[in-house]
Amino acid sequence: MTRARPYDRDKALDAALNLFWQKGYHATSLKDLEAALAMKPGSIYAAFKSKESLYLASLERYFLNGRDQLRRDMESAPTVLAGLADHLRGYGCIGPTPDTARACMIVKTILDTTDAEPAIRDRARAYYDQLRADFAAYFRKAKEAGELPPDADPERLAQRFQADVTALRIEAHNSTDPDAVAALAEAMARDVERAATGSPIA
Amino acid sequence: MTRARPYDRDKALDAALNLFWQKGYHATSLKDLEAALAMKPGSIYAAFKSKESLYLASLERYFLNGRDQLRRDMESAPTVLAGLADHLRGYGCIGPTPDTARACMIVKTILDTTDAEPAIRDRARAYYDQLRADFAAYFRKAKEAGELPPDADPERLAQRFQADVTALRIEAHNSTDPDAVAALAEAMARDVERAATGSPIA
DNA sequence: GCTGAATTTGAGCGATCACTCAATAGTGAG
DNA sequence: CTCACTATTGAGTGATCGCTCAAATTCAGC
Repeated sequence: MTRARPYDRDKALDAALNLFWQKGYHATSLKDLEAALAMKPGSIYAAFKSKESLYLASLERYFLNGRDQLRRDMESAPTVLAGLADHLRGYGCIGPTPDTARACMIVKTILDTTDAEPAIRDRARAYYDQLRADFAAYFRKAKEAGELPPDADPERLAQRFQADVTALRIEAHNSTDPDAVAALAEAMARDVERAATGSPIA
Repeated sequence: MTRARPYDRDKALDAALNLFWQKGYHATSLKDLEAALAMKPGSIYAAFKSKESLYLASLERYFLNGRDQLRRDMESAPTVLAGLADHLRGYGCIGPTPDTARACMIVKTILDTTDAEPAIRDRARAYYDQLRADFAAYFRKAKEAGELPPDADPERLAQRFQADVTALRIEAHNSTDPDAVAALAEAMARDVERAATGSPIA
């Protein structure tokens, strides 16, 4: 009864995600999307209702991807703190994939969204808060594992960690000097490790 | 010979600056600017050539304002490091003026500009680099004054300081909890003070 | 006043915006 | 193979985009 879909929804979403991530919501036109998704306007609207909906779907995909990446990083880490520190270092080395050399799409979204697009702005903020909550959960876990001193405040450590990630990724976005970015990442990573039991930081 | 200008160029630029800062380059339309500057399109183009030119003029004004603010902060500081630390604290307290509770316009510009607007992007990057150079100069001054240990690297301290400012201002932009922002600012300020002679940080 | 040059005006330009829908193409069921 | 049905098409919608320019307005010198 139902006709097979000649387009791949995941591929289309990936293409939209990349375009939106690079150019931002306002600077991306339907023409751009038509080219990137290889779909005609009618198909785009049939599949994703509106430009705003498509952006929200892309942002969700980005958020889930990032979350998965963090989880993978943490699973393979010897300790919680080491995992978080290495996660930072990961943003410091600009490899062949340009993904790491781009500022966080959630932050970009928050910065160029106003009250005119409340749905997008609120979703981006929710993702941002969720990410911070995830960081806080890891710091709590580290504290319970004895990696952090008893007086450590996981919420504040998470806030600082998120600030570092945000700033580092913007630096990676900007910088023409990979060594400088790596050095910044290393300094931030050391700060996380220094928060470990025995070293005051907060 | 020349007719007196019925419009105040500084006021107009301030209005443009505020609008662009809030909404960003792409999301700000000529209609918006007409309303904000109380000028008709023809006047705007006579005074400022194009939307892009107006944005560049606004960005320059923003940069110079920020630079002056930093200089004022540093002049009234007992020591260089204390001045820099207090400068950070300044971004932490969200007062009646919403200016401090907004992300840096230079960073916002860098993040939502692509190769499609090379002039704006390059200027924003130049201002960003210049600001970092100013920070580095202050750290160098601190080192010469003996506030920093002899092995301190002013360039890297400046890079980290700028990252902190960027992240802090984004946090101030986002957060609904002023106390959390103040706490983050305080933590960053303490890090600067901890860089002083006798305390390792980098 | 008057005149002439400089400034301001705002209707309107072509282009592009996000988006729609009647027509077309392609599929599974019989 | 044919038909019923749905996914896809792309020319075209009104609105808005950044921007222009001939006409109206405003002032300095006389």
